[in-house]
Amino acid sequence: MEHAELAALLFPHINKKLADYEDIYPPRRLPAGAPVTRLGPSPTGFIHLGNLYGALADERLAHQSGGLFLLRVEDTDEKRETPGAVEALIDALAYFGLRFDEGAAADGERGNYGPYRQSRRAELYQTAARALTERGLAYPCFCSEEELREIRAAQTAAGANPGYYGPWARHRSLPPEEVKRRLEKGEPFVLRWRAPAAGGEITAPDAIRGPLVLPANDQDIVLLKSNGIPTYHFAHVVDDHFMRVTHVVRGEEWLPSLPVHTQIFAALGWEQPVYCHTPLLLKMEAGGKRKLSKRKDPELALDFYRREGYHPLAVREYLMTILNSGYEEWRLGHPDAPMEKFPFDLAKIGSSGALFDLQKLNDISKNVFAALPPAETADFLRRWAEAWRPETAALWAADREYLTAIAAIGRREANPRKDFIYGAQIFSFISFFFDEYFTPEDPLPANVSAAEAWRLLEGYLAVYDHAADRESWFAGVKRLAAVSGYAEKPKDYKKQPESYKGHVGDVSAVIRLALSGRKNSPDLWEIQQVMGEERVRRRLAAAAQYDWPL
RNA sequence: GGCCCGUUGGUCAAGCGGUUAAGACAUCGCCCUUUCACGGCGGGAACACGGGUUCGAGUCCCGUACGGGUCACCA
Repeated sequence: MEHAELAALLFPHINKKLADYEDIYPPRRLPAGAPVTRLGPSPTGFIHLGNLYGALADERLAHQSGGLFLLRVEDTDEKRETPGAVEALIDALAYFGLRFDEGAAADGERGNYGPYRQSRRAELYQTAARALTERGLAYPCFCSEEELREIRAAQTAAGANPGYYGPWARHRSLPPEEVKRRLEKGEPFVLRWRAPAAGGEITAPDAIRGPLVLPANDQDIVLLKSNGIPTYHFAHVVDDHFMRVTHVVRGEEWLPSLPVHTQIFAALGWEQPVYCHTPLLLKMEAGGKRKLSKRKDPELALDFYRREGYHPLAVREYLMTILNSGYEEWRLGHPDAPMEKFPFDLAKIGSSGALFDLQKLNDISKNVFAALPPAETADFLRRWAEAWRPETAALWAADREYLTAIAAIGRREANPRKDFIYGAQIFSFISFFFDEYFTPEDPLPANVSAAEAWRLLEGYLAVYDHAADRESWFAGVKRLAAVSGYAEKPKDYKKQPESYKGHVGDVSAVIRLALSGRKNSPDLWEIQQVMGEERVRRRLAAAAQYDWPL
């Protein structure tokens, strides 16, 4: 048998049969209809927001129905791999709350369908490759890069489609003797798929887009690279079969190669998984046009959200709103329910690309922090600072109670403040609470001179009662305003501006400036309570020396 | 260029042949108010275009335009 001979020549070291692997990786014992999904990132050191987007769908799909979610590292391209990328990948996915049941992990691997790094599954792929070769469905190709370029040039000149196919596939029918000769010379080769002649179409079900009808593939795509490691196409088919994956969630950039995958699945007699081709995440470009996502956009890297200090929940929540229409409405009706309670539905994934909207993320982020218990917010901020603002970490970590109290300001009532968005923003928002970062930033009101400000503060200091409740404290401020020539109510001032120097708002503005350095801040009384009497008095007194900003 | 996917307000989106075409974010105005924030009320703002099918089309079909993807020993 000619093909068998060739297969033996190409893969002399392979002695398992493909059928053996059916026993090694038996069908999973899961409840009927329980999905098995997988995330297959390649460790390039760059983790795309889209990775998380798809992973969220995988995760929900599996865990919502008693299925299983696994992590498979697709490291078949050693050129693109960067050191430590696998660890960084696992770490980042964990940070954003992805729970894998099986696969690559920080401490090795978990599960019986491994190894979970494609670089360690060479024997399996080659066994499958040998099986295809034995049946004449794959053949070695010795074309060099140079030759491939020639073919391409000729195709361009002839107005033909580029690629290795049909009559352009030079090594498709190399005489056996020549194959043998080249092999003996040690010539490197890739293993190519022997595609059927052009024509016809394939159909594949897609859980997001409905049935797809695409032209059948006629390209002799590469199955195994010259180093014996498979290309994505081949690894996908072999792995998703033997890992018993039922649903493949991937970006729509894979749509054009679906016919290739369908052919190989069919040739091996394996059942195809259900495909879920998600829309691409897009990005707004300067001219108001749409533009594809690129490495140029910082917000595309998952790292960006970590570095800026977005809460992982906020990022997941946001991605969920663009992943499944109806999520936002559901959230409105269930403000406190965990995301896992939402009935995730593949059919509710839109098929058009979504522009990433940072403002929307920010809004969601505010709500997440508004709902988070202050102690958790404080801990989150501390951890963030340790990782990304080490120079400030000690300060934040020094007094957990203080940070918690700061995080609680305005957040105990029914309508909590929503002004915490992400770590970096929160840091500058609350920095004035710490003496090390306090500095007068804003000028006095236009109608208040520095001397007048000090007179007011002196008066305030004299009557300040730290134990007073909010009501009586503010009554005191009003009294101070009145005796200093300011209207107790802004409305009075508006009615007869000539009778007053200003109104109570000006007086509180001066106090606010002395305490926070800013003209805007959360509630003054709360700030004072959190800062403590000593710090309050110290700041008020220090204001005598201020060189107020103009 | 070939093949493929897509197209409802500025953005995300409901909508499945008959709706005053939801909702959210953003934006603008008003109210609340010692600042900010929160909250409340209200406004502006959309079915890419052209042909069909139909009593009737955002919804179905065909073209066109536009946007995107893909044509590697990358995934």
